[in-house]
Amino acid sequence: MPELPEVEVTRRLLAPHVIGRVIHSVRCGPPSYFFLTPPRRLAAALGGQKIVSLERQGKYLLMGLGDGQRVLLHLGMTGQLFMAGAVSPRLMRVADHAGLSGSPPTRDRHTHLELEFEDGPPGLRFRDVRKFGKVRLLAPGQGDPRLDKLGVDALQADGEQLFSAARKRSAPIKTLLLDQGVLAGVGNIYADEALFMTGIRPTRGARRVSRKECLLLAENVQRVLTRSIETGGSSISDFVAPDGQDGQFQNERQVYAREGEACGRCAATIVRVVIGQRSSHYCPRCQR
DNA sequence: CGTTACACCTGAGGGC
DNA sequence: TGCCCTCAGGTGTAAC
Repeated sequence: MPELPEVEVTRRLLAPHVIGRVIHSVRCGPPSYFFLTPPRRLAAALGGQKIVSLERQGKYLLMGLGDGQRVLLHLGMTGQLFMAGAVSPRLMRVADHAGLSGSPPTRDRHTHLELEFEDGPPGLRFRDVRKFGKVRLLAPGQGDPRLDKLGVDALQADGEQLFSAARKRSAPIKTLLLDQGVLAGVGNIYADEALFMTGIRPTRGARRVSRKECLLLAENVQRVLTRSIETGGSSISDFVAPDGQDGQFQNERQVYAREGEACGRCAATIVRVVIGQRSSHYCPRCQR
């Protein structure tokens, strides 16, 4: 579900609600694919800690704790981080399922992490239906191979650097954009949208993209991500911002999940192809 | 090293 | 209604 804009919107909305607060109690779901650090160890380490920072690297969030430990978080495809009790029609549905409204509360099997604070509600919740999300505790000074592999943050996409990466690749340009080691934060929606804005067909081999096009592409990656952050991200199926508001960027999509619809620029029919096992959408007339 | 297929997990929606 | 299929915003790993 979440790409860089959704993660950044989550970070910005969450930060004022959690930074400076002290964790009073922790409830974790059972051990699963989701927990890189075993839940019992995680719960023990978080209790009594103050949250001092919340940063983003690509699609990862890093929560800094008072004693120098950090919590690495990834939302995967269906992860939702939010303050308990946030209100919106959409979140009410989540809350109903999650047992966060009404009484007595029924435990939601998809909420894997619940933090309560010493100064009272609202607590922080991490819900993730598919469990592709991740949580890992990092000791003070400890790094993580996932973070080490990340390329430049996509909000700082650099055209020259993109071009030099593209020269070495025979894979489609779309695959290059999705490579987190090249540009950290771009996912399926924004790769398609940036390629549309630049007039490049996602299937084109990366090494057939000119320097000039790479410069433009990097600019458009920044532009589309920035615009999406401004509109609160994309809420296509289940992204809910921590304040309970839906993002609005899905209303500005030009190609993603618009197969069969008319291109907004030339009225040709948007097509869908599969690249690297991911759906890709483009306008066959505007994109070459 | 680069590329590709597949696995991980759950739910929604379409066709019959 | 039930069943079976495909699809979903991601990423780690194995094999060529």
